Amino acid sequence: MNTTTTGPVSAPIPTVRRLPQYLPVLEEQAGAGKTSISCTYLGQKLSLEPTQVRKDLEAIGAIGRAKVGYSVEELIGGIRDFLGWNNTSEAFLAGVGNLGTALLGYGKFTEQGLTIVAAFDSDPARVGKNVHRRPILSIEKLPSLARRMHVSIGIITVPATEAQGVANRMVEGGIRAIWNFAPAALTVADDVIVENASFSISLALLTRRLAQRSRRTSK
Amino acid sequence: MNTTTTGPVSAPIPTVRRLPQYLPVLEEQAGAGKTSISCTYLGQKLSLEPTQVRKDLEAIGAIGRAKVGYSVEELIGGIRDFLGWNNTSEAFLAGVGNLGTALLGYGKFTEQGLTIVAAFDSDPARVGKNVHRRPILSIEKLPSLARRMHVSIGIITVPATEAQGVANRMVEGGIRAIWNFAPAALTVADDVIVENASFSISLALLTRRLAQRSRRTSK
DNA sequence: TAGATTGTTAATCGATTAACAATC
DNA sequence: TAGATTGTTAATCGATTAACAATC
Repeated sequence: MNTTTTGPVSAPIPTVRRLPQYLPVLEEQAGAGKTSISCTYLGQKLSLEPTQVRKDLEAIGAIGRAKVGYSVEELIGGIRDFLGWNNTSEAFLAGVGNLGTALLGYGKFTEQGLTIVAAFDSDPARVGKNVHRRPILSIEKLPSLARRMHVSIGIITVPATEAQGVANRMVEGGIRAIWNFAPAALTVADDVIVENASFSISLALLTRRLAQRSRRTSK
Repeated sequence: MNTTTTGPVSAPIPTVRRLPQYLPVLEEQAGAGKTSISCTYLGQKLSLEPTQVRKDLEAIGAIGRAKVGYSVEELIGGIRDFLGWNNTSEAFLAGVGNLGTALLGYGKFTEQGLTIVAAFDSDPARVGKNVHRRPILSIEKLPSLARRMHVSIGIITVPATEAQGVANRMVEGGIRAIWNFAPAALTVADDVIVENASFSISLALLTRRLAQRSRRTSK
């Protein structure tokens, strides 16, 4: 049985955004002993149309059974495969402030294919210490060590003013994907992936909706 | 001069997502003494088409001058107004773990219209202490205090298993918008805004792109 | 002036939703 | 069986991109 099919090469970005959100619902159902689940139910939980859920599941190559639904376990495995969460990638984190420390202590990343193997900082007072069982090294050492260890992901949690410099060092070290938590527009080579995860993006969506509503209701 | 125009009531969600990302570029330009900026330049910085930038700026009601561009200061003000960042909203944070502590220590929220006034936790060992100059109170007190203080935003940084219970308490306290960092699909009343900011969404976008590329290159 | 840039309309592209037959 | 649900095609909707006149 071929469980390592390539699957569809591309999926809509909104689909990729929704896929991880199905997982908690699926895991809850699995925990409750349920073996199958319908698009109607999943849609209800995430406030989505059943048809949209079906399209999303089609994108990961899932196959359901009429009247029954989809296998909960197959969906969990299928989504995780699709997102690459069943293969571990090693990451370096730069910037051991509040947020960097929180990410180093976040327990879920191992289930999501991400292992932060070392942290880096420019502050000599921090270098040499350990945070959540990972060593803090000098930022200077990042490029050579990244290259030697074939680290593929760089996480940026430094202040915005230092983000570009850190990104440069990461690219210099052969890092192919940057998870950028700094509110800064990074300039990198075309073949380097940058995913901006700054709080401001998410907060903007929240405050905008709030501002819009209070404007309506105050009329 | 009327500077408090209502502006367009609705904008595409992708636009709202991009708007906060223009700000660091604009602030950098302002810091360098530049008074005007073009869509071409902004687009280059964020890897967007100039036309798309123009559409985004049109959404906030910005007006530029041919050959010159847009006023940097006006754009900064316009974006912040549009996002509601010029009016402060008070927030309660529930869950003083690694992430909750990091958010309490995050300095940028004040510039983004967000003030976290108190933190809540269910762990008696934490209750009574202060974190980043905010008191940690018992989660039991959240509903009544939220109602009394007219707090409009709730930030959830508890484990996924407790997220729904905390959301219920927030809604009970009259909170109208929830910024949810827990990987959990919350069920709330229709008129409550939920913005999911769990790391998994952003990480999925990163790892998916990485998995897709390594699949291509390994062919 | 020439040409860079805005503002705006139209065309294209892509995602969501609707419709409906197949099926378990 | 009846009806809930999938799978799939078509229709709709909305966002992006292209085109181009206006203009400073």
